[in-house]
Amino acid sequence: MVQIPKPPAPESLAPRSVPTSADVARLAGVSRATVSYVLNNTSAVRISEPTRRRVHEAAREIGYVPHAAARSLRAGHSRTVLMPAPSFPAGPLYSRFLGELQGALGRLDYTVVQYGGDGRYGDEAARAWAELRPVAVLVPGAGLGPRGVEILKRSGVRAVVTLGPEAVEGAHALLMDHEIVGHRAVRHLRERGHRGIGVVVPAEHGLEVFSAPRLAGARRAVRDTDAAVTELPLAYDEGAAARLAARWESLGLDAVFAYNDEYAMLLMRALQDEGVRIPGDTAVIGADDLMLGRLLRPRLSTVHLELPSGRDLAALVDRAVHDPGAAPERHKVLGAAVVPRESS
Amino acid sequence: MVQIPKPPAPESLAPRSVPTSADVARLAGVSRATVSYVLNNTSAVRISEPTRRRVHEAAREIGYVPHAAARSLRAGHSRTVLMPAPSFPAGPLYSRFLGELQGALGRLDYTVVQYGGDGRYGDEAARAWAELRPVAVLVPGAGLGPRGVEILKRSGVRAVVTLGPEAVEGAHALLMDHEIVGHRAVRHLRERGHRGIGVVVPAEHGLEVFSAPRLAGARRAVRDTDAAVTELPLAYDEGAAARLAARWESLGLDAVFAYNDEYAMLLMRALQDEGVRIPGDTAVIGADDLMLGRLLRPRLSTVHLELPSGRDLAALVDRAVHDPGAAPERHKVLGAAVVPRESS
DNA sequence: TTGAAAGCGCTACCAA
DNA sequence: TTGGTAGCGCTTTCAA
Repeated sequence: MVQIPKPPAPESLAPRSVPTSADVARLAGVSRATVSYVLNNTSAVRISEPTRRRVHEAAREIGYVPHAAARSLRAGHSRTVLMPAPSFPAGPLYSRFLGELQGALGRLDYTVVQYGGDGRYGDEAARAWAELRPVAVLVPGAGLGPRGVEILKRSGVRAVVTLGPEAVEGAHALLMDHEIVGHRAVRHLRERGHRGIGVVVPAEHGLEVFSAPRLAGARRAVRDTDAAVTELPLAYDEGAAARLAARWESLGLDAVFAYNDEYAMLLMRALQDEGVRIPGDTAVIGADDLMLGRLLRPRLSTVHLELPSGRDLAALVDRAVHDPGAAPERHKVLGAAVVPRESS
Repeated sequence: MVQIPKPPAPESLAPRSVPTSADVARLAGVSRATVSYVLNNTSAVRISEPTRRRVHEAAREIGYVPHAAARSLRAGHSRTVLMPAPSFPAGPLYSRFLGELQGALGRLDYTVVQYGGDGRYGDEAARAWAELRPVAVLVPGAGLGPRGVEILKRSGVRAVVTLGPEAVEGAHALLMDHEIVGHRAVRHLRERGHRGIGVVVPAEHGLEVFSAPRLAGARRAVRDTDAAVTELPLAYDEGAAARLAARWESLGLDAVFAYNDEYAMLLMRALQDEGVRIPGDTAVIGADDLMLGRLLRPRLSTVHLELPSGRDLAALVDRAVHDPGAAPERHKVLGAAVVPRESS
């Protein structure tokens, strides 16, 4: 770092330093204030047309781009909505939801930023998010506690919204309790007369957020009935599926809820290869209503999920930002309906 | 959604304003400088243990979180790596790559941020990214031109890397030319003796980045041979697939490269329903080597893709950041190998 | 209609 | 070992 009197340009090929509004002002022959007025279309001040033109011209010429950090530092707030990257692998459902949400927030003039999953968790993660001083934080899944919410709010975040299984003290919540998914699936199987019901639980990490509630819902669906649920851990690979299928008969099951359509496809294939007839010997139902279920033979029964619309969430965020003092909203937003097809 | 009529709290419980390092200093009875030294573990300065303790104590007590914008404004640079959200729907391959990359960059102490796809394109998008003054920008797909690169660099971005079909003037490039995918697939079909080769081109938008080069590669694979390629537009739904299958015989094709495994599954099902035997009447090959291909019957031949490792890209970014003047690197990073199974 | 200047929160230079 | 303070780029009074 150079100190003392500014030597002209010691660096021979000095990378022309980043242009600031002062540079624009100098080139246009006006003050920095005027530059700011012009570039922000400040309505409280009227600037003559020739001056306007000169400023715009100058800005374009030197390739001026405003410095968001400086701006929001001065303003005391930003329009950034931060979403931590989800801890689960994002499927097509989530991707579509996210796209919708970004579009809707964009239209409300917010900037959506997904914060990359570095290794941080819990309060430490919350602190990292808070450093960016976003105006709102949307947290998918679990992983944010009341202390995290407190950290964020103390750092000026005006709206904290969780999208997950349960509400967190102090934060708005879009409750997406997948318990209902398991419940619907297994209730359907039970209504079809099945009694020995397997429930696939993925061995992969990060999926517990969904698999645990789905299993719980399955359990609830057989409570006080003569049906019973058997938990079936399963890794997402052919070998594991084959091993499970090999001991299928010994399990004495006549139906299975396979966590989702992809695991259902995996298991169905392994069962069929093993000579188990579907739905004759064993009924199968998946979840998520992916396209692939329709393409299987027999066609896969599934549970269709209704996610919240991105627009609605965007509206909630906007409302919360405008009135941070309001009581946290709680909305159950996960719809689940069985789509019976041929496999059950 | 319930609209609550403005709850009591007007300004009664004033939101305790966001604590700054000055507040920490005041509470600890030291100067702001000392606070900064302590919290950043500045090695050039030695602070007594009791003072350290007091500062940490005070920071914890008032819930102090540093202000990233102020910090990077002062420092003159940030450690933020910005990635625009991809314009195509992210599949499992891309998700895994992204996760790896974020982990690797995180370990190098960068903060990865995915910039939400608002409606901006081209230079306008580049300008929006530049406002955040990231230290590096990684752009997936096409959509960044030489002017965009120039805008970013002028705004102090030290490394611009594109991940896409072609290199852009001034930026590093991880060349992922999907041309090779189409070429490998169709060469395989040709080697198996097929002459009338269909190539599925998704009707969905956003996929052109991949589908166009894949088609081009297919065309190249039949150049100067007696085989011919027929372009087959196809939307990702059952109806469209059924209609295509219905006129299959009239097309006179004996093989098809179905863009990827998902479209292959869709088409294969429609063909089978139409009585077309696979691979007897028509051979089918997909791409991406998804799990589902292994679960189909006949098992789906596919083209396995080798994406760059997130670690390697992270290393490239780090190198480029340290030496922004270096000549742009160009790396062909897309490996493609046919995995022959039963469908071809 | 335009300009001078204060100050957002932070770090690093200098002096004490 | 610690404190005073300038200044990063920007917006916004207040004066001229």
